[in-house]
Amino acid sequence: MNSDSSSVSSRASSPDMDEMYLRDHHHHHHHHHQDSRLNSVSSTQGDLVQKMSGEGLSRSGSKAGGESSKYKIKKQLSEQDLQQLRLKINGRERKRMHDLNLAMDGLREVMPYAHGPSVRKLSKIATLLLARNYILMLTSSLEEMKRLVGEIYGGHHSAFHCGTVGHSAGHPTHAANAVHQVHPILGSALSSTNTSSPLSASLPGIGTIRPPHSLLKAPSTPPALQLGSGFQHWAGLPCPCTICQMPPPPHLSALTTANMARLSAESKDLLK
DNA sequence: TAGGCCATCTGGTCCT
DNA sequence: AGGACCAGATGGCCTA
Repeated sequence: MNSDSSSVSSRASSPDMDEMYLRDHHHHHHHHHQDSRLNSVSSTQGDLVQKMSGEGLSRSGSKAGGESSKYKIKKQLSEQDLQQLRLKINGRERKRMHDLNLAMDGLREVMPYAHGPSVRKLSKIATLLLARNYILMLTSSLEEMKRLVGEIYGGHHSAFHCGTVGHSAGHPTHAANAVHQVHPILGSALSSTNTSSPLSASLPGIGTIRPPHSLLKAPSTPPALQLGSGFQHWAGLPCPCTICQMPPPPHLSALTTANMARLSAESKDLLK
């Protein structure tokens, strides 16, 4: 279904390609498409000038003295200038999309998903859906852990502080780190079978579309989920840090294991 | 071959 | 004015 990472990366343009575009647009691999686009640009350059002014028609007709100097300047742009401008805009948009894709890659990297050359890359939509469900499941697990810990220790607070290892206060990834380091519930959930894992069940397509997913089998725990040296964060005591003490968002406070079924169903629908 | 996914171009809109 | 963001259109690549 999806291009593998090699084909994707081979298709993705590099900064060098940006320069290439600006130097000579005829080298574009979508040359047919590109040519037609350029033709349309050159055939409507007068329109482009007016459109880019945002009010071409009204401007030319509203001024008693004729065209404004601003409009004159734009109208005097040569075809080459316009084409240069178009290429510049295109290059920016390309760079923007590349940055977006880099961020998407970064998200893929931190997902509990089997990485490697033999594993097909998650599609963008699958990445986002998986990430969403992953976050929801982590949140749910975290709440469950806190609840259990609260039950066990009955509100007794300990001198333990979660800031000892792998925890910097205020760090945006704090919650995820904490769970990654120790979460037994999450660990069991992630290593459970396909049908029993809310997260894997939420993305039924992955197992069929792509090679076995790390979430869909009972493999060695993904590196990000292995118990680390920060176990003391969840040594069985309530974390006194502000983040852990912060009440969950209203829509997540009712997020129970039972509700995960609903989330899974939603993801199923989205992936159809 | 159809469908999914993707990269790119493009014009519009909003923001600084 | 220029840049960022967005959505639609288009066409290529890949897989079932």
